[in-house]
Amino acid sequence: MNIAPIIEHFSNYLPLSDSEILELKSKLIEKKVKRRQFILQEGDVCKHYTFVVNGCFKMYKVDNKGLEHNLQFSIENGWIADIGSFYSNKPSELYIEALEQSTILQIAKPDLLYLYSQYPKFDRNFRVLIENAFISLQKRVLQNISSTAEERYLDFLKSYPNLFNRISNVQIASFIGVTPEFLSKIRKSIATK
Amino acid sequence: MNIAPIIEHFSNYLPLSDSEILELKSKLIEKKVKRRQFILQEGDVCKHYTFVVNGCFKMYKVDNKGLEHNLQFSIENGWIADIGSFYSNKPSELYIEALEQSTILQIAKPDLLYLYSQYPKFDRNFRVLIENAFISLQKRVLQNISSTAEERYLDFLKSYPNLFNRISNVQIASFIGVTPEFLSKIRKSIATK
DNA sequence: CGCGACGTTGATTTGCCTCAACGATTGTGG
DNA sequence: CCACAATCGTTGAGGCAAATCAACGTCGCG
Repeated sequence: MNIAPIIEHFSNYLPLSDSEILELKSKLIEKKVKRRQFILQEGDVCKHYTFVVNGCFKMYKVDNKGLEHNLQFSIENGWIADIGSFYSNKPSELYIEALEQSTILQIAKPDLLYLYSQYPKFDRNFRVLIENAFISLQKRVLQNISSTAEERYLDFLKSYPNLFNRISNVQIASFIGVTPEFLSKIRKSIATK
Repeated sequence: MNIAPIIEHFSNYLPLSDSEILELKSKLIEKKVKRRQFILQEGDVCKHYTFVVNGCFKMYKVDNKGLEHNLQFSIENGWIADIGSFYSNKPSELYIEALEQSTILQIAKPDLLYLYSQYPKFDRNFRVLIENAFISLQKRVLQNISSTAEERYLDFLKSYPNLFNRISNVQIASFIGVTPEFLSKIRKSIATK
């Protein structure tokens, strides 16, 4: 099991000591996931925090018309989980699906709670992680209520330079909240400028 | 200075010990704020985490047309800050303004960092606080990209039962991302059902 | 090879905005 | 305490952004 990426990841925050690394390693579960495979489905309780070693995931909701709405993407060195379901133990309304062949490292809830209780550094690091995610999400909310679809698309390209050329425009449309047809028209309009 | 509300607030998470309460108390700044007064303005760095003892605040962005877009409300026992600006020390793009005569307790950034470093419980409690805020924000993003304005309005009434009758419909419209005129038409349409 | 996902285009419809106007309410200064 | 201004909530006419529906060629993959 290659845990170097996650150790490297934490070194961007408060780096882990040798004993913390050992404890963390003993809690990690490595998995290989194929394209289109789910690591969370609607109705299931989200039981793991997932770190993406390589590959790409989307987390989305299916509305009552059967349409998908992408809430989040995660690629290398990113995290993904329905933390509402994770902490409440309630069934999730979300799906997490691999967009590419991927390798992940998962921590089960009891193990994460154990790490929190024994090593305050994990409280700290996960606080900072989620603060950063929160800040990004606030920007997205502001954009949704104040920008046009074209502005949101251009901002997506700027915000996810390593992602936009790896996923289909259908996925991008679902993330920024427009139909694929309309995104195609936006792209045409931008190209002819 | 009445710090009972904030102590009571933390008791919903990991309750503070006597020494933690004393330390926290020594860091808190109490302020009275009048209606329409700002505790953060665009261009300023957000230097405090603010706990609302009583009253009501809105945090919003002003776009390039001069229109306000409400990102967040906070009332009694809630927190409010531009945490992006707070941690990065960069000028904020947001305003935080009192909608009512209010009383607040503020913690300056160096003092919060000190509490984090000395008492892991604050790392823990603020992690849980922001996790909850993050979960709410995720729901809002999903709604913005998948629901009609009427659905967002009805959900706002359900999600903020103690708030909607305290603020004007202009403020609600700005929060859910529609014009006040259109919200008025939504309300009429709901009433005639 | 054949099927399904993708990207695109066009015609039509609709949700929401813009602008303008109005009375009712609230707030404020003299 | 009154007069006036400002904000609010509402209504209507018209316009635009984006959705819907349908169709078609392309491509990758099983």
